[in-house]
Amino acid sequence: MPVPLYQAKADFFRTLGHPVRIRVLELLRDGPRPVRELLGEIEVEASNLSQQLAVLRRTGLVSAVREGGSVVYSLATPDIVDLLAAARRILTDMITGQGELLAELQAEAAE
Amino acid sequence: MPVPLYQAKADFFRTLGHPVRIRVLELLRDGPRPVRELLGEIEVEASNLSQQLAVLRRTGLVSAVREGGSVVYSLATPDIVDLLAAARRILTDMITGQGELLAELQAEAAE
DNA sequence: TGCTGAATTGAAGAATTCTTCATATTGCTC
DNA sequence: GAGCAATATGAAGAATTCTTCAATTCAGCA
Repeated sequence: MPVPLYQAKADFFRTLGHPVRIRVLELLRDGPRPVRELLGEIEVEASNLSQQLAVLRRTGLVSAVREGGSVVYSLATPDIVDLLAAARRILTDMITGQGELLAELQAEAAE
Repeated sequence: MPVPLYQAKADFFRTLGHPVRIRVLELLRDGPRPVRELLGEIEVEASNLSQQLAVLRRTGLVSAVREGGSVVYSLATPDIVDLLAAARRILTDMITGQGELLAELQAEAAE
């Protein structure tokens, strides 16, 4: 398999590796939104949000259209929802696993 | 929604944001493998591979057991396969989209 | 015990990514 | 056109992550 493919996949995941960008994608799951609205829900400076939106745009995960005085963002493909769901599943498993581990440790300590 | 949750998700994706780590996960999709074998398939130094395996271990994406003289790695949860599949789907869409765009641009240039 | 192969760890400099601030662009509205 | 609100961009220092090299651990075996 070609090396650049792994690089592309890694780059892709890396663009998801930022809390603001994740938050944006999750908000856009419910439909398109203007920047102003995103800004209202994410506690971050406007210029910082713009930077993160630019990253998402460059990667092609979102698209933006100007509507009057504002810019409306939306998910480039609904497949992103599946990806986020898969990630949530894994995280849930992992946290559950840790919970069990914790329970075991506590039981052990109580002996 | 709690902020640390987004941080956790971002951290999670960030651990996937490295070509060697992606490669390892894809190799482990087919079943457990000793480090020596991974090393045979990925063109990288042993110590570098170890570093990346350590990252995957810390995040809980893989688990390792010692078997005699070697250490065998495996996926912590099969859900990871779904995640990689979802990512592949999105990447395919994106590349297809670019292909179409390229085709359009070429048609335009030929006018 | 001492050696060897397999894998990991620690640490330092290089490279990349983040955050922030200042400045620029764009389209309203007067 | 001037002023204003919304968004984007550029650039610099701070913070994080990568790569590499040397040193270490650990099991198995002579």
